Amino acid sequence: MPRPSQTLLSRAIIARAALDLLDEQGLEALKMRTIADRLGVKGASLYHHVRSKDDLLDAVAELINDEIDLGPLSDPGGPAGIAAYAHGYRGVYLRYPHMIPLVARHRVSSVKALRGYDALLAALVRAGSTPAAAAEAAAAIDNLVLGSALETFTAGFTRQPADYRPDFPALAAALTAADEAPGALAGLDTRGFDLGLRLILAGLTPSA
Amino acid sequence: MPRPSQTLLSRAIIARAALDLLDEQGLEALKMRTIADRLGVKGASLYHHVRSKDDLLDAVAELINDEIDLGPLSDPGGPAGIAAYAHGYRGVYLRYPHMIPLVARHRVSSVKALRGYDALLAALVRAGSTPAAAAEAAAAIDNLVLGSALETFTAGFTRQPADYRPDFPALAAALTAADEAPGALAGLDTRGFDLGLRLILAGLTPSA
DNA sequence: ATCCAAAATCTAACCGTGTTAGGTAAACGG
DNA sequence: CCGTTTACCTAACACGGTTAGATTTTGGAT
Repeated sequence: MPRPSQTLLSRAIIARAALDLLDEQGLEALKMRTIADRLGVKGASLYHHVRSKDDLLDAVAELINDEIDLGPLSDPGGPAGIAAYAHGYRGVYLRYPHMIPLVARHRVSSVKALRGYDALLAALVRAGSTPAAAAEAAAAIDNLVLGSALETFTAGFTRQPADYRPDFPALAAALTAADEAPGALAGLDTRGFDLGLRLILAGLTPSA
Repeated sequence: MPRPSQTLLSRAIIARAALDLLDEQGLEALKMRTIADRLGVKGASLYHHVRSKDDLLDAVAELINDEIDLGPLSDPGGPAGIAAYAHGYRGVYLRYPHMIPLVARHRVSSVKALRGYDALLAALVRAGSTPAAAAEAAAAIDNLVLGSALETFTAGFTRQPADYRPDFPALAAALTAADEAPGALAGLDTRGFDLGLRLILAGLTPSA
């Protein structure tokens, strides 16, 4: 079956299929032949549209980054808008936990990313920062968001809070106090993120 | 050359060699056979001391995490101690840029990590937080540190600041204002991290 | 002392997965 | 209508993680 009457593949189609597979089965399942299978095609054919697997992974990462909503930075704007943007940013990564190793591979310098930084910096300046201060604040916010997306503080705590008591008393006390719904550790990650974000934003405009 | 008179390998020895290689040549160069070469041994022999390459990478990650100095959390203690700890933590990862994809693979729940969290939480409580507030603050600090270590905000900005002007004016202004040494973007990452850290720590104890 | 099981290394090879080479037929521009 | 390009295929390579099985030394038990 050479050159089909109607073209079956494209970079975008392949990237989408890869993202679906990644989402369903994780990074280990993401093999070129498997992606091809899903598209009713043989593995080697993908290379007419994608330079390498690495290149494909870049396309997938871009697909995800495109889901980040820059709207809140300009729409309502202000500190509340910045906070909304940051939460949305984080939320996108939380929806694609399998992406984490991908994102960490190398920094993306796509146009989308630049537009995001530009919007964030503009929002910070509009909120009262000098450009120099805004640069530092943007770096801090970016760090916080990415760290929060990549690591989920509580993931390392698999035992019941009380079980940490003998060896790690402060940890046991903090975890016990933190999760009102016992055994859930529910919103600690989110609350921690939100705390950090609010403190940074509040610290920018030294009160009113 | 079967079973040498004096044993050549051990998990620790292999992990150290792997870390050295990683440090010098990066993650792509980290092949089992290459590590073995360095130790004067054949690749297959490593599997008597290490379950898999993944297992070996865990050992390497642990080696690096062991370099994090928990001292400042108890020694001087207080907010200054916490800040010193956070800077040291970040510094370790900055020293091993090749480790980033490794760390992002999966959360470590080693004893060392637990001790770190315990010490951090204890320091926060000693600095005046309630246990519940300390839990959230620790999450925020952890996010900030990891994010800062993994991403280097400025890495995506490869052009000269002024070159961003037409399309990304706020970005151009911020970068221009931020780097006093033109073209260096020198300490922006560090200053942003430090800003975030200071704001979080200052916000914990609502002034005096 | 002697012997036997276990341990540490080797050689050889397997296997999966990314990738390339080269074929074939449909599409498209002239 | 013809030639070139395109988009797929089949076949196969290459490389890297991993396993099997042989070999020899160690070390403990008899």
